[in-house]
Amino acid sequence: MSKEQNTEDKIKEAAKRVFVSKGFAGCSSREIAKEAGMNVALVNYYFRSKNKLFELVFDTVMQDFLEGMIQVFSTDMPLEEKIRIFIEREYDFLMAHPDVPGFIINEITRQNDCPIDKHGMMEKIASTGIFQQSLEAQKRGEMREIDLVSLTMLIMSNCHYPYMAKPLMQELHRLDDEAYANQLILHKQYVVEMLINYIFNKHN
Amino acid sequence: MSKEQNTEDKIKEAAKRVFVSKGFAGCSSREIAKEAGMNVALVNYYFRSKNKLFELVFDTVMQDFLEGMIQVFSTDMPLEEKIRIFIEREYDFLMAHPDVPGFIINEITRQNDCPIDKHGMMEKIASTGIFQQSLEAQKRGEMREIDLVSLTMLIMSNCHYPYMAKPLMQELHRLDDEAYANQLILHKQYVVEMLINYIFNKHN
DNA sequence: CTCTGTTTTAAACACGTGTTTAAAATTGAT
DNA sequence: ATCAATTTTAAACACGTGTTTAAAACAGAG
Repeated sequence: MSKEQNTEDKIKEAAKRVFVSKGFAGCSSREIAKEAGMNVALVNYYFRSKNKLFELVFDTVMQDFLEGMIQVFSTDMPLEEKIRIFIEREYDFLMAHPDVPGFIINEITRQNDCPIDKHGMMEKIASTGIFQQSLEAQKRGEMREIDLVSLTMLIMSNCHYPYMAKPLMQELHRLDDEAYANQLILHKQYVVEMLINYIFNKHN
Repeated sequence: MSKEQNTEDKIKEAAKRVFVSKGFAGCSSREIAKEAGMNVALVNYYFRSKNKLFELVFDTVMQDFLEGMIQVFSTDMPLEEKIRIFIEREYDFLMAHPDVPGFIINEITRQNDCPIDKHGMMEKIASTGIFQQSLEAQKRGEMREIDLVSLTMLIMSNCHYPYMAKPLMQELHRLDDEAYANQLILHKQYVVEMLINYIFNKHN
């Protein structure tokens, strides 16, 4: 937390907090300004509109979100280790940023009229060679013959959902925040075990 | 689709469509009225406010959502069969109502200040004896020793997330609606296999 | 200090929101 | 057909929204 921070960045970070936790439709420009300790007009002085500011925030959130994946996939570990580490880092990341997946999914869903992949997500991930590595592992019989879309979906489901559904799960099982945090730590291990077992045909 | 339907129900169903797809904050009373082909004042004539109407809609959506679970769990199948059927029925339900999980999770998240379980979700599920049946299976060694919170979470993650994250996944893998629908059918089988294998210690 | 460009503010704008009001249209029983 | 109750409508209300304007506060250079 650098104390010396210019107005523009202060607004941008306040906007990130508010947008990510309440969504674009769930908050107002004035709320963002108040969160940043600024005037409403100042928000539009630096960023031309609520929409412009949002797109900026969304892009940086998406960036941060992809960055972690890329980093892990770019190493030269064996595939099994990569996936294990990936899941664990994803849980760590989400522990600090629990509502990022819901934010991304909701906001992509909201405007399903721009089907173009601005962020080149797949290119970035593909450029790590992770898919190629998977196909080779499958050819060598070390890995289950599962298509890569489902592979992605299996991993992301078991990482993202426990954080997205936190209030639902808490209500369902009557868990307070601390109990749920502990539950997540426990759950991570189940997820790693289950996914590794399934993807690599382990039996124990 | 009964053609003869009174105004109150027409509004309620229009509200359900709009609320579920856009969320409470993402739509206006006038939008709901227009969807129902009615005047704005009419929706407040039958339901006192947007909030009241929303709570009504939310409760019925939650009701429908729980109903399926209860039905499957209430049968006297063996546990493994119950879980298998449950997953398959969940996928079928979500095929018809893809944005229900996102709706429920988002709206529960939005108002995390009323922690009381109005719907008695857990009671209804527990009353089917599914948890008791699970514990017995664990004692007999037929089932992995996994706590029931994580068990719930594993199953729901792999059922809900693929529908919630549809636009993200479509953008990620460049799939059109038809391709994604086919992907989901395929994915369901992976999920059943993986979960059954893991929960019941199968190895193949 | 003075002057210029930048940053910040209060106020206003046009419009959309949820909600209410009062009048109109419709209905159904007498 | 008449009349009371119900249903529907158009209009208005007060307020919040995103955005803009114009003036004030500030900064740094001459």
